[in-house]
Amino acid sequence: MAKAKRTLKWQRDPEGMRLRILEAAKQEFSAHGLAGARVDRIAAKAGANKRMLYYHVGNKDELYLAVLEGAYDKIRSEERGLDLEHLDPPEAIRRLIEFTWNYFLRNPEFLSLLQTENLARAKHLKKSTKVKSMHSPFVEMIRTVVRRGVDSGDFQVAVDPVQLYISIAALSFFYLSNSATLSVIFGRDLLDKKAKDERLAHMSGLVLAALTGKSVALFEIAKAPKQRSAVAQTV
Amino acid sequence: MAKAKRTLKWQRDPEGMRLRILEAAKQEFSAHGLAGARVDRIAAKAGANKRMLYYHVGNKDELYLAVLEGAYDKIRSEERGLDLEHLDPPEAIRRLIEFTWNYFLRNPEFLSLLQTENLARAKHLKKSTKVKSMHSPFVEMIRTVVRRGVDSGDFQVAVDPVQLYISIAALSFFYLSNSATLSVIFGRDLLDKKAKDERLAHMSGLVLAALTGKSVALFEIAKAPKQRSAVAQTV
DNA sequence: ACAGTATTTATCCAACGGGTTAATTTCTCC
DNA sequence: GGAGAAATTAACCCGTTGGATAAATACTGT
Repeated sequence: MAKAKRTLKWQRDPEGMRLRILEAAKQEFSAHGLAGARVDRIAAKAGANKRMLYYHVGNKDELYLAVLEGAYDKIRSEERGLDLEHLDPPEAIRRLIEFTWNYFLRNPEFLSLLQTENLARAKHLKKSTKVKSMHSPFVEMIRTVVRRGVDSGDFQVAVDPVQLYISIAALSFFYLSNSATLSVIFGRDLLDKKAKDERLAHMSGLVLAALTGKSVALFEIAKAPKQRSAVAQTV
Repeated sequence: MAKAKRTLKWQRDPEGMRLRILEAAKQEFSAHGLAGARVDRIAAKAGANKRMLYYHVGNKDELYLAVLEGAYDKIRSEERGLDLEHLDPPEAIRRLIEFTWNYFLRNPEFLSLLQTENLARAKHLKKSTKVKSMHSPFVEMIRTVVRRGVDSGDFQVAVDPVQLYISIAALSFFYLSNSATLSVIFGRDLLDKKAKDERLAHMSGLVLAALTGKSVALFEIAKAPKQRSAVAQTV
């Protein structure tokens, strides 16, 4: 009886609540964009009352920015966890490509959030001093790796690290963020296991071939039977 | 007087009206996304009454799909206008990259519309038999060019034309569609003249170096002074 | 045990937004 | 020149949505 009374109507858990709200908001914003997101749905998904969103985080825009900052914080954190500087240059680049690819695969909401924010021309991101100060360690990593690669003769040419960083991100990002329309256009599922494996091989092959001047193993799958096979295996 | 009476309140112009509606809708959807777009604003921008949208095109979703189909129709049409098959292989690829880059630059709404549609997981595009039947001539063009390049020895390796098509699109698309957030992150304007020139040079260099095995002129800008210059010119 | 504060619930509402209804005006063709 | 069809306008409808208010409940320190 006294115990029954102890089974209270609700418990307090401010930190937990805040986290559940942000997680729910991340789902909602990535699934529906900023304008399409519904505050009520976020509350429901978080198992919270709508008032809680405003109490713990803020209005819709502040909620969105908090989610965005959290997303950048997470990827930067994982990036820092990698140590690629000391690998031999081609291997470092390969690992970088694989990390980028796999991170995007594991975190599709990150892609959606970036798309949404870019549709808004980074209006919100510009206001975030927090994100502006979160530099990716990869640019400096690429800079030193490329320099080493050129010096050792592994790489045939130097390249602007920012350009290379963007290109590596682009090859994965576009394929995944636009897989829905591309799958319709090409009439084949770009996200099935085989397609994904081929994509990773293609990207690694492309970038490493450009840097080293030698076509890389994975890139050559298509090479063997010269007339058709890989060349014709498409569409 | 009789003339004054002839200055009517409005004229009829069904085709013109339809075009103005679609143009206004394209602006609105690309600027605000599907959920963010406002039917009233489209009407205002088209200089029309809201009822006209429903009369000439349909409801918001149908309006959106019509815009999307128009966008695909336009790019396919321009693509067909190109004749790259007969150029020597490296030149054909270079022209393809330049066309893609310039088309995206000239038609930023196309990028926004694709982003929006992908956020919706191509829900609307899947319903469009029209778009599904609009195949890009570029895939076949790439297929034959790559084959010729391999045979002639210009290219060191065959490659899946769909993968290459996606990669070429990706390098331009991501840079432009994400330029807002990237510009904030890197603290520099990725859309100024110099940055755009460098980007095009980088993309051409990357892809052609990968295919030919030789670092291409434009890609080598960075090469000359081996220690710093291009490598350090960044960020 | 109780006062004060932090957290949560239960309602409410004014503005907005997509869509509709019905009346009005212009055009066409006989 | 007028009847019928096509195009356009004006006004309204009504569910949704972000946000606000106020009351209730749980926790904390004393």
